[in-house]
Amino acid sequence: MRLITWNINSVRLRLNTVKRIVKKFQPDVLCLQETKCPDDQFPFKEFEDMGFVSTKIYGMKGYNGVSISSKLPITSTEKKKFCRKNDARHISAYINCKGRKIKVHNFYVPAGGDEPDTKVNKKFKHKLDFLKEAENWFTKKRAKNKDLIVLVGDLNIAPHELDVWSHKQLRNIVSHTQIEIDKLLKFQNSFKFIDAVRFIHGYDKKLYSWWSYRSKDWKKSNRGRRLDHIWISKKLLPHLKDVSIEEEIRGWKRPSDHVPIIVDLDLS
DNA sequence: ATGGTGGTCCTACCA
Repeated sequence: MRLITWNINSVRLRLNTVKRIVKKFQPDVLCLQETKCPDDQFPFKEFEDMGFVSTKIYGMKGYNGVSISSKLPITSTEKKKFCRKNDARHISAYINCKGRKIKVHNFYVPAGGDEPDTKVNKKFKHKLDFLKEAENWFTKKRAKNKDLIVLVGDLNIAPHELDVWSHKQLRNIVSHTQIEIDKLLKFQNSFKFIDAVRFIHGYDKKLYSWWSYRSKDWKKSNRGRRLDHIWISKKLLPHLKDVSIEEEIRGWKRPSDHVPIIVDLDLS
């Protein structure tokens, strides 16, 4: 099973790009974040034409929004609200693959604003509260849950030193502060998730999945961050075959500021 | 040096 996660930054604006990506990489499952599309305006027909028999969405007007599209049957869907908000930041689905049921969680974690101080910045507080709630949710699930789980999405945190272009210069910048990193790793550990990207590629090289729009030449300056993640439950580890970050897509025409990440799982 | 750019949707908000 091949799964792609991508912060598309508007599904309607980048329909042709997503078609190109699906054609090139042939994913079985596609998880999108920041679809920025109300549910009644989602381009279902175009996703069907790409070969996805099922597309489940949780969208809203203007911001946020997540979706899971699959060429394999989806049996059930859940949309969880965090922090008592209806802000379309999570959707999950069971996907049937070769007689196995895979649970896919797709997250769009709040970005958190600019000031890394919960007292003056309520967006930063929201981000930390969101992570805490996610941690608690998976802690409760851990004891009894036997699912094969893939958790993906734009988690808006670059947890390791080589997940940013300069650890020293970004340690007080939202997305790489110690308090966020601690919260993210606690969330990850709540279900003993494995960071599939680092498992495959190791911890000793810089890896980015996002480059700001606000630079003249993203490639030349290469000031990226690894904000997008693929985590797998321990039971899936024997099935993990490969992970790739498709950097070159940042250089395509009218790009998202994030690039797709691909994971290959052998479920035969 | 406190910008810069790019989304949605109409004026400001979000990243």
